[in-house]
Amino acid sequence: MPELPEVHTFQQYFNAAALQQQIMKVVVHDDKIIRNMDGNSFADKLAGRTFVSSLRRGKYLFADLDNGDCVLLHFGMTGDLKLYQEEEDRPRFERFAFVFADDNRLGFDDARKFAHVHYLEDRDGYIAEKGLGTDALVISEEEFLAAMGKRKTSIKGFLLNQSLVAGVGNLYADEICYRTQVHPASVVAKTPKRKRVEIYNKMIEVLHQAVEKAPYYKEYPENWFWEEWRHLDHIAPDNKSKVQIGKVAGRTTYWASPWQKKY
DNA sequence: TGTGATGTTGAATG
DNA sequence: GCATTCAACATCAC
Repeated sequence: MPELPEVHTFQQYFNAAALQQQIMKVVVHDDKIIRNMDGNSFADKLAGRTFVSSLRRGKYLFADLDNGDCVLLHFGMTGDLKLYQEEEDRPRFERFAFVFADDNRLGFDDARKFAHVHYLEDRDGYIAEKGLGTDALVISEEEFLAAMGKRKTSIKGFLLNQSLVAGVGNLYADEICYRTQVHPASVVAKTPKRKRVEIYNKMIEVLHQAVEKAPYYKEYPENWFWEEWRHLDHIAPDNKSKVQIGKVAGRTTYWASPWQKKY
């Protein structure tokens, strides 16, 4: 679900909905996704606080509080935010909601409960401990290539590894491989440097283009990136390579070979 | 109605 | 100890 561009959208939504709003209370229906304390403790910690800023790193969104602590929001596969007032507008799978002083509520909706929410006193410590990599929109070419190193994993496995580069998920990874004509199962160490640089450049390009359009993943715009080609009946630009489906790095993957060359 | 899902993680293996 | 793979997680939507 939400990959870097989609989390960017959530960040914008969060900023507009929650910054400078005092939290009167937090309503918790199901604290399964609150990973480092129970729902009551979470609610107690937040009552009276105000969100003052936010920081996104990869797919992780850190919401900073006026006391220096922060709330980490990770949307898992089905996470979503919704601002509302009337009970009838409450999202169906809301797990908890921040209730603000102006009576607005920001609900965290998550059907599959794969989301992760933490109350953190030390954001940088958390990032370091978890080993979260540099954000994919911030990482330099030099660092990107160094992270690739002599790895024996696949290109796709590399792109999906959040401790190496943070932010690329299953769909954008396929898009990057398609655009660079690199088979997603190519071994990193066997992929020529020229191609690695291209992968870096296309990653930045794809993510930038996506972020600009602020995608909402439950309602993508028409012709959104992969929608044009990520179908089994599509033929690649070489007029002969059919798009096929399989598993790469444990994830459902689409590619067209030999249009996308395997190294 | 059985299957698959845009993510992370911890265990197992090399 | 590190790199890598893969099942498990929980539940919905098609």
